[in-house]
Amino acid sequence: MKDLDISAVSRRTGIAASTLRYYEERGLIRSIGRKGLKRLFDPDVVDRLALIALGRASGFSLDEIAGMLPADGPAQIDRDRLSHKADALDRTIQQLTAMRDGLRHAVECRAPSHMECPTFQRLVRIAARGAFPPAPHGL
Amino acid sequence: MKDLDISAVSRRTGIAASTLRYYEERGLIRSIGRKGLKRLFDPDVVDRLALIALGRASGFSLDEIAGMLPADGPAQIDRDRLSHKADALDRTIQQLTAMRDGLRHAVECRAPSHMECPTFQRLVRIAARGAFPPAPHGL
DNA sequence: CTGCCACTTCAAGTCAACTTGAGGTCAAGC
DNA sequence: GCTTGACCTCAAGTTGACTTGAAGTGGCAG
Repeated sequence: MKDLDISAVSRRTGIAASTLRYYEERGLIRSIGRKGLKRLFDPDVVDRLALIALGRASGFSLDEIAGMLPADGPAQIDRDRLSHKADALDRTIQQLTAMRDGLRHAVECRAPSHMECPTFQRLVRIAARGAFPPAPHGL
Repeated sequence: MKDLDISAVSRRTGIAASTLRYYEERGLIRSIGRKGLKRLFDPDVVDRLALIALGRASGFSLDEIAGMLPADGPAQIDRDRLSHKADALDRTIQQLTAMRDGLRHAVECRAPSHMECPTFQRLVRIAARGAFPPAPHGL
């Protein structure tokens, strides 16, 4: 396969060119050369970017990802770190599940005010425990 | 119960005084008066803050929370919005669960490189699908 | 050969949710 | 009466992950 220019990588991954440049600057990916000014990427970079996406989606920061992805070649990912992150993810999932159930209950519940419903109170307590500092989590 | 000053609220909720001032400025809570310069809060503010924590933990922005918590009195929360957020939360949970399972598998798996393992590849595909734009999620 | 336009660099801007710092006020204890 | 220290205001700084803008370059279609 031929080397890819930045827009080809962008098209294949859906990642903006500016982001790819930023990732290169941060040491997450590297370009394999230039044609004039233009970066050329090895097609493997697409896999690497998928891995990076995986890391981001699992809650790693770019720095952490840079730390665990070796400079080159297929990823030799630190299993300990992975394991810890899986545990952390598990706790997040527990929290969010409680939250979701609570929200669903709040939708159903016909107590005059949510605060008077025991289930809702339980939910609020869960939130209050886990939630300082708070936890954004998009998707 | 007597009114609370800002440090009393801070102690009861674990929320920094600066954050409480910020929340007031943003219209999320209000102080019920002053003693000299010092804000006084109705003890109810503690419940309200728990509710705010719940909202944050469920992924609402402060603006959204301000929008759904009426200015005063017990929360009359929009059930539609709650329902949508529960759905969104559900999708997040699906993603994170897949992610967690994948991470755990990566820990176990003895394929020479993660990228050669079909399970890991599946995981990467899941991440790549859901992960643009990415999804930070602490806890 | 020429012009276009995708690419380049570098600095600065954005966003959310706070935190920090400087400088000021005031109730209470000594 | 004076100091102390918790509180106040307002502006600016922080963090992470990018995006945007201005100004420049160079490969390639015509």
